[in-house]
Amino acid sequence: MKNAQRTKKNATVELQRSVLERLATVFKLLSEPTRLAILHELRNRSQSVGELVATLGTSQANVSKQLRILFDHSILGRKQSGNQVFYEILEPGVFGLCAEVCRLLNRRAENNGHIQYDI
Amino acid sequence: MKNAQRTKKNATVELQRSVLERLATVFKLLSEPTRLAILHELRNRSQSVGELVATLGTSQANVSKQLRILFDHSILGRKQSGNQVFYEILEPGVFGLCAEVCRLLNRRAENNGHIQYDI
DNA sequence: ATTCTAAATAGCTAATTAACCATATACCGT
DNA sequence: ACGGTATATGGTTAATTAGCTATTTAGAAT
Repeated sequence: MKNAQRTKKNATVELQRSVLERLATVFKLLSEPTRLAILHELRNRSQSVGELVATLGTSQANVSKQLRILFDHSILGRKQSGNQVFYEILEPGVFGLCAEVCRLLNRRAENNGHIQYDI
Repeated sequence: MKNAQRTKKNATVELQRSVLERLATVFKLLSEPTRLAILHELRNRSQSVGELVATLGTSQANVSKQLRILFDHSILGRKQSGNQVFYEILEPGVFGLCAEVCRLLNRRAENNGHIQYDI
């Protein structure tokens, strides 16, 4: 309700909805294994599209497409260098989110099995 | 790589993939505004399907379906009480995730505008 | 200019899914 | 049993999208 209070009356539901949509958008960005793999690959160093294609097990076109999605949402930045394009992490916060999901899954695994997640 | 080291050789890529898929599954659960709205509603108290239908702006069938998805993934628990079914949060960790996304969006908003998110 | 390489895009298909309507199931009160 | 209410499910539609192949764009080197 804190948000709603900052807005004009009767906009409560709509505001919340738009906030929920923004949240959902971020979660959606991270809801594909290939995109998570890209982020994981770029965590320690920026890489060219070609390097990513070599590492991930999918086509150059697909890597390019997923990179674009992450770039369009400002999760990644790009730097052209001659023939190639290097992508880098612009929003390290995504790793905090991944870590938190890992913790959630691990808490759960403790109750059942024992596999530990760690991205 | 820490995971891979705990497994037998040559299972590196597959393991990582399966971990990424589990992560992605959690993110996907939270990537729909309606499901986020349900979680938000249930945060402070468990509610019946009917109550949720009255609050959220969507059909009973849809609410029921989304509840089932969250229930199947053990995010929610259900308790039958006579005619009605009450759902409750089983995995409060989701709110930590939402809060972290809010912080991420707020950090971003500081650089541009000023709207503050708070779920 | 032409060729080679890197990356992006267009067009396509198959799969997923949110939301709807209609119906079924299940519990309650009478 | 029967009607009423609460929830779940079946079936459909429309929209989204990951991944593919083929093509295009653009820079580098000869």
